[in-house]
Amino acid sequence: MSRVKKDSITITDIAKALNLSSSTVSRSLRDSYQISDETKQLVKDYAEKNNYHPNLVAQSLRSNKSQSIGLMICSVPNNFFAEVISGIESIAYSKGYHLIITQSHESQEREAKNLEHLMWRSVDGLLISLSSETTDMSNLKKMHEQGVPIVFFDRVSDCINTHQVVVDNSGGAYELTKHFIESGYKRIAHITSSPDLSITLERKEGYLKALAEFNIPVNENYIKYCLHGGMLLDEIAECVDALFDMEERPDAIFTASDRITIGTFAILHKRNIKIPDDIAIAGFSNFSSPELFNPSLTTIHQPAFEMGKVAAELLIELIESKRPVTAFSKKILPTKLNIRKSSVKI
Amino acid sequence: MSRVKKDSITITDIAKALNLSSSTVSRSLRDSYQISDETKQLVKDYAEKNNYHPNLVAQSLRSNKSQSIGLMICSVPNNFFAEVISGIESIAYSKGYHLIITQSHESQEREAKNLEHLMWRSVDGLLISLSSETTDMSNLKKMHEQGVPIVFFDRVSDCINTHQVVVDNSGGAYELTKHFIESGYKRIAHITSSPDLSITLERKEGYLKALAEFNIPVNENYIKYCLHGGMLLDEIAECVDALFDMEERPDAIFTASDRITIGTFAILHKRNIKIPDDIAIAGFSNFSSPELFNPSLTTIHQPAFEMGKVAAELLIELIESKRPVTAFSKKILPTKLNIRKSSVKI
DNA sequence: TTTATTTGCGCAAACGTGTGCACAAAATCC
DNA sequence: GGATTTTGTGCACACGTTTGCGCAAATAAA
Repeated sequence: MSRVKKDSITITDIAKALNLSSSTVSRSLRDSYQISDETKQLVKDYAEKNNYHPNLVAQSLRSNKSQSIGLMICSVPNNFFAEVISGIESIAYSKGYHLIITQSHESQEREAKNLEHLMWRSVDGLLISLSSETTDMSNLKKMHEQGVPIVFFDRVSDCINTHQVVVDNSGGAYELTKHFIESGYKRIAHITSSPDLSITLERKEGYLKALAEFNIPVNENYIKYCLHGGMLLDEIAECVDALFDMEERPDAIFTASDRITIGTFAILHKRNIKIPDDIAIAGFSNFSSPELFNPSLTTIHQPAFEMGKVAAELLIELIESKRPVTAFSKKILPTKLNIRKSSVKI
Repeated sequence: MSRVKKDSITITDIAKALNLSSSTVSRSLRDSYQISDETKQLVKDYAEKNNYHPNLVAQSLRSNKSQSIGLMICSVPNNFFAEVISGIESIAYSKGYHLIITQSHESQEREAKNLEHLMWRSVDGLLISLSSETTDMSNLKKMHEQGVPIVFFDRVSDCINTHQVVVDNSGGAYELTKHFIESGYKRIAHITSSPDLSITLERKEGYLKALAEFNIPVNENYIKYCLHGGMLLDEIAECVDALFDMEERPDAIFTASDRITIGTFAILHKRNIKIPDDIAIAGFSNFSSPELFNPSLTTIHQPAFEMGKVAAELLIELIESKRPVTAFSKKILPTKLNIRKSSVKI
């Protein structure tokens, strides 16, 4: 594409036109106290009239700030993350930041590469939900040490002392498990993500707490891990089949993520298993219309949009803070259990 | 955030360390023929060893290229667009471009503002699916005239002579309508997006073609438009209710987009209308598991990921082309009709 | 040996902004 | 009226790269 010469106007152009120096123009536009009101007005009027807008790239080079924030998630086509993105974008937009999106695809290697790219891009800050493979945080630490503010959300880590935005994973899991038990289910299986993830630990914790509370013994074989977070349906199918091959089959499944919930439901369908007669199912999901499923699906819904907003706000606050921030917060948003037919005995 | 001094190394640093000029270092790294092999190797080794990476912002300023592409869609949390994003990101990543995402929320005003921001960011190119409100293309034209390559996808326009990537909207709609007719439905309604959109026209075209082929008279009252593309459920509910208030009620509904399909299905559910006994429903949707619905949902599936890939490839080709491109193509990807229970009489 | 060519490198300017400093003119103070 | 402060502006450089041009040394041609 032969680029047509951009007809955008620069500070130097204004300076020439008004017979001023570029420094005076620059200072006028930034409302410097050193410049007389008349000159300021003159410059501003001319700028306005000629549709001047500062060259953001030049500003970035000069200031070492890019007015952009990086986002690292495992996958965009995912009900939960898509909503998070939307929340982040709404804040970023209103505060004048742009959003650069990268996907880790649950791969530590890809995540590391993306982080490198984002650093080279000199993003002003990073929002990250860790990939399910990630155990080595050295890249992230390095980035943080070099002064890039980071805010964790969803899948967090304590390896860096910074803000975290999560939902009450343990509470949500507890509530659902309790609901299962009170509905008469005793043998409750749990299909979840990689055991290293914070969300996995917390959700399992809530699950175990409910079991303990009702004196139901824990069967470790009832807990199945999808190391790739359910990216592949086969991975989930293996878990389901393993559960059904057990001598004492579970009578309910608590699924720990959007992908896994929808995937498990789909596999049960494919295997022609009656829900909730043969087995009940419910779990974390942000699908917009779980009431449309057959049977309607009980879900733990997360405030994903809100999570994106809060995370973005915290990050931008960090970026724009004049002094080093030392006190960090862990925001815990509530989940909502929506009981439907897939988890209630008829 | 007090920014710690970045410890990244620059060309000037290398020059000083090796007692060379920065121009020699720059040329060495870019493999210029003007530099001796020994010097090149020396520089490259040093750069490699000290983990040098060019400052992309400085390169952008110098070259007037930002290695980033802008994306404008109406909404991220949408099965179709989320997949498109993923496709775009995969290509962008592999070609060294970053993706800057903006949402129009089906608003012409917001779209225009976002376009401005993207221009100021000096994105190298733009991928756009128009908002349902957009009728004024002057911003877009201006952007294009200033030399920013643009590729349309999904919701396209002929106002600019450039590449377009779409699916066979007319064909998909025709196929589904024909399926309805062959399944015994005669009074087929159509709930669709804003009448100005390309996809609306094309899908309606396919619908009308099938009706004509089977000599079914067109009832204009059976065609309902959601001016905001179904962003709000109320908008869809109005359409559904209007259809049910008619003296001669339709016996099937063909819905024209993901949002509208899921929304209509949800409203029928809420109204306790039996599908497909009372009314059949099917339409465009990229939801991952329509077989889980009650009843399973007949859909026209679009190759969204593929569409993102193709659009991104075409755009990057435009961006990187040495000479002005004058021949533009309109890629038409196939749709896939998946017949399930929601559209078949029992 | 002299002239012409090639080879390898550095100087300096440019992209568009922002800012420390100098400096002249105006205003204020003794 | 002279000394001092205030006010307003411009010069010059920096951010990190890239590139046209010039120039000396090395090589080739005459």
